[in-house]
Amino acid sequence: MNSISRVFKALADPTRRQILQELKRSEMAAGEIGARFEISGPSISRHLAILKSAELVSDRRSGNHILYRLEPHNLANAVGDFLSAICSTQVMQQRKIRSRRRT
Amino acid sequence: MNSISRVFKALADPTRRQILQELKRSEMAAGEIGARFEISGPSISRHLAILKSAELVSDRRSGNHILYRLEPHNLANAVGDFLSAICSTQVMQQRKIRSRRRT
DNA sequence: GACCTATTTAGCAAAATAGCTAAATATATA
DNA sequence: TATATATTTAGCTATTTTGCTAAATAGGTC
Repeated sequence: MNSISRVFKALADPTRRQILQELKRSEMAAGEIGARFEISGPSISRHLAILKSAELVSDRRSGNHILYRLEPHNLANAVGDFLSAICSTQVMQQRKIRSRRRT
Repeated sequence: MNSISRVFKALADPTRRQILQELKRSEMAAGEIGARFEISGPSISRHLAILKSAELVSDRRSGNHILYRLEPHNLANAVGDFLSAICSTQVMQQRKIRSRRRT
């Protein structure tokens, strides 16, 4: 499976999208992430593995824990590239303008 | 299923992402789209229905044909909103700058 | 080394997805 | 109205995905 497919497959699951949200603020241990969801530890572990294989998160061991960190550039690049490949520059410009107005 | 879930589920399939690519240039009849893929007409029809329910395409009848059209604003808004919700403004800005340089 | 905690891997069941063919529907035309 | 074309719907099968529990692995501590 190629890179873009891995990214969009990873983003297709709502639990995984929410994991990315949780990681937005700071890196977190697998168990800490799991504690925020109803589903079992092993299930969270597999979601994390899928996000990692899509390179949307990275991990590092810290003592007894494994810390997961969001990789926002990879997310922004993969999704952003797809978006600009399909939506015309015009549409992308309009979006930027609208979101500036919103702010 | 909510709107954002429908969008990301729709984008998870490579055939559907390619259909969006094909529709980038102009609207096309279902059969014309199907002709560009190896898979059967009914399968293409279901992919189109999924894209439509995610509001990434719209359709209209024209005589004997049903023409499908890309809805780039909906795509850009759904995916763009998600991206800005997760990636910091910094990252988004860097992306814009990089893609300007590339151009 | 023995034990405790954190996490992943293995193996299984249920649900969702994507493909197919055949049949149904809708429009156009003779 | 009968027929032809375009597309969708129905019904089926194979594969993938997601969840679970139990077992394995890795590191920290007594």
